[in-house]
Amino acid sequence: MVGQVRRFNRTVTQRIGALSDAYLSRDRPLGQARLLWEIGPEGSDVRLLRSRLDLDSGYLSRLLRSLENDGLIVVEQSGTDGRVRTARLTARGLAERVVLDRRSDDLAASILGPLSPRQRARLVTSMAEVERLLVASEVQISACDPRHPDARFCLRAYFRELANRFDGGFDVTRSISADDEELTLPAGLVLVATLHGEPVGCGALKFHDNAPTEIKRMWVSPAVRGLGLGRRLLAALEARAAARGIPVVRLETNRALDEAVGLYRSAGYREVPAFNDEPYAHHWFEKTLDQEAASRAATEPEPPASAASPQPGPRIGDRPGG
Amino acid sequence: MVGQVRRFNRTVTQRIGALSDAYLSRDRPLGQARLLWEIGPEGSDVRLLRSRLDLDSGYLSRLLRSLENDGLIVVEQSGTDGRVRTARLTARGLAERVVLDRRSDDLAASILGPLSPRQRARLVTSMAEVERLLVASEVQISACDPRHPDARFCLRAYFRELANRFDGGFDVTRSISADDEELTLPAGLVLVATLHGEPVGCGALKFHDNAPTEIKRMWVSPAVRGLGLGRRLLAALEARAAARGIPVVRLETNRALDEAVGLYRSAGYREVPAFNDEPYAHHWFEKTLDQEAASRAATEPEPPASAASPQPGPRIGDRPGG
DNA sequence: AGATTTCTCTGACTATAGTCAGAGAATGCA
DNA sequence: TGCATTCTCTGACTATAGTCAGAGAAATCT
Repeated sequence: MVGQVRRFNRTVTQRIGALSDAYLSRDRPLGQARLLWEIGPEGSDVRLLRSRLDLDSGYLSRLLRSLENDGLIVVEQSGTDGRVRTARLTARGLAERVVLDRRSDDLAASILGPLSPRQRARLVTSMAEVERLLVASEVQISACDPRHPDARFCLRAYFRELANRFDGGFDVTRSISADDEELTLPAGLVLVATLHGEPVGCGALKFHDNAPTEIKRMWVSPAVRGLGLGRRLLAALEARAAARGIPVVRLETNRALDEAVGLYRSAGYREVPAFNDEPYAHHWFEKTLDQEAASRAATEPEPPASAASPQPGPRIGDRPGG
Repeated sequence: MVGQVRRFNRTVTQRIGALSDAYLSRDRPLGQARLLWEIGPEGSDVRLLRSRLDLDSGYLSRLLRSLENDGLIVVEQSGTDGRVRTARLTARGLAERVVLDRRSDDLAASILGPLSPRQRARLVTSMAEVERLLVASEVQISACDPRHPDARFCLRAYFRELANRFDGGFDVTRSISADDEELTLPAGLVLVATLHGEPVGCGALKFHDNAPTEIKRMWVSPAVRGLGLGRRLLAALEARAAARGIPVVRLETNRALDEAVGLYRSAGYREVPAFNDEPYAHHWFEKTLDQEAASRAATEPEPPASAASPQPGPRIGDRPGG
């Protein structure tokens, strides 16, 4: 299996990697071309560019200067915050970007060109599958304080979605509580899934002294559904619970969340009578954790207490400077 | 379709390209790491390295020097040709290469790691498919003099295979002739398929003044079978014939070559009574060329007489020097 | 209000990749 | 035998990518 992945890496970096660099950097250095592309037709804050391309601030500044000198972009003050600057394409910059666009198309066409129609269809299908799964493998799950912006983002999106999908909407205050305190160790915890630093999903545990641990706040961003992330989050939560020696977890959910209900069933949860009076719930589930299996299956193992697990970091920001 | 290929390019070059560079160039520059890898445990002639990695001779020389100074390789005279030098890994070089190997494995594992077993299986399957088709799309077909080393290589391999597969072997001199003269314009032509500069298949046309054109010497290297190359070669030959206004092509083949027989049938050839006395043939096929369809389907269009088609080049060689 | 942080920029570097011209030895060809 | 070619190497370059330290202005925190 590893062998096939390695062969793939080799073939693809040679064929795609080298070629796409060559295509893009025809009349300007690759770094500039990438930057020009990333700025996009709408323009982009410099700080965003720095984080998205992961560039040194000095280096980026110089790149911007050279594009500016070539008359491809203008860099100007951004709206409210006087420190932030925005890069925007000029007409010439837009034209250059169109050229890059054409080249990307050409590169793609040069790959499809020699193939028969049937081969093309198969290639495109397989590419979509590989891409999907590569993206899935890039999602990272880590523990996160519920007050962290990433967690906040997910929870807000979660409540918004419940409000949209439940008959008669959703009001957090009427639901059984799971506030920041209750989702912070030692009372509980939140896991956040991030993709390229952006939060794309969450799940939480709420521990009880004399009752099974509750699973709360399971949410996956619509942008990444179908990647198996829900299952992964659930497994990660179970692993965290199992690592604490917790034998049983349970949860309740609403019938409107049919994909969640399906997930719980297929993940080995069995429906049980209502164990609480959550007004928004129609189904109550429970699962007995197999300590061994949970830790084996965990792709995000419980870190040892000493080693801090990687926290979702700030998505933008230069290094601290004088 | 182009859009999916582009998305794939983007995802994959980011995930694989950047990562594999980062993994490989941990304690030494990427160029050196690539070279160290390419030299391989058996050692390798410098000229081969130059052609395989497509490096400037001066640059390569310097890279070799730095690896040599680090005690990772020795560069010594190669066997017979006093000009050629061979690079060979030392014990330390081999150890370094093992480290690179481990890193490649780690990279692959880091991709598979976060996925569920089912996802892994699907990813690997799709990767194999993408890789296969990318390789297929890298094969180039071009006209080639039958005396060119590439053509010679293919024809020799072709005869050797016939000798192995035919009941009672194969002797060219007993077979109907298709010698160099007869496969050189205007009497005929040879197409050679190359992959990364290496010949991997061939096919030929033998024109007749008052009879249908014959297709001869169809061969695909075992290393690239299953990539649809036979079909592509056949289509390219038909396109060349059609471009000359030839209405009908025909060919004969041996029953031992079952995949070829299948190809001809599925490519629209119909079996006809023996039109010659080829002693090694069991099947005779004929196809009426649809001028329009042939030129539409041709992925290797007949070049205009003025523009030279790309010829298979010498696989090794520095630029001409003083 | 004062201290701290954030954001961008400049100056001064280094490393890596790559190019070009030509020299010298070995080989192949007429 | 002589001439062209092949192969490798050195010297002298250039370009690109990237790092590091610090400065100045704006925003934020206390």
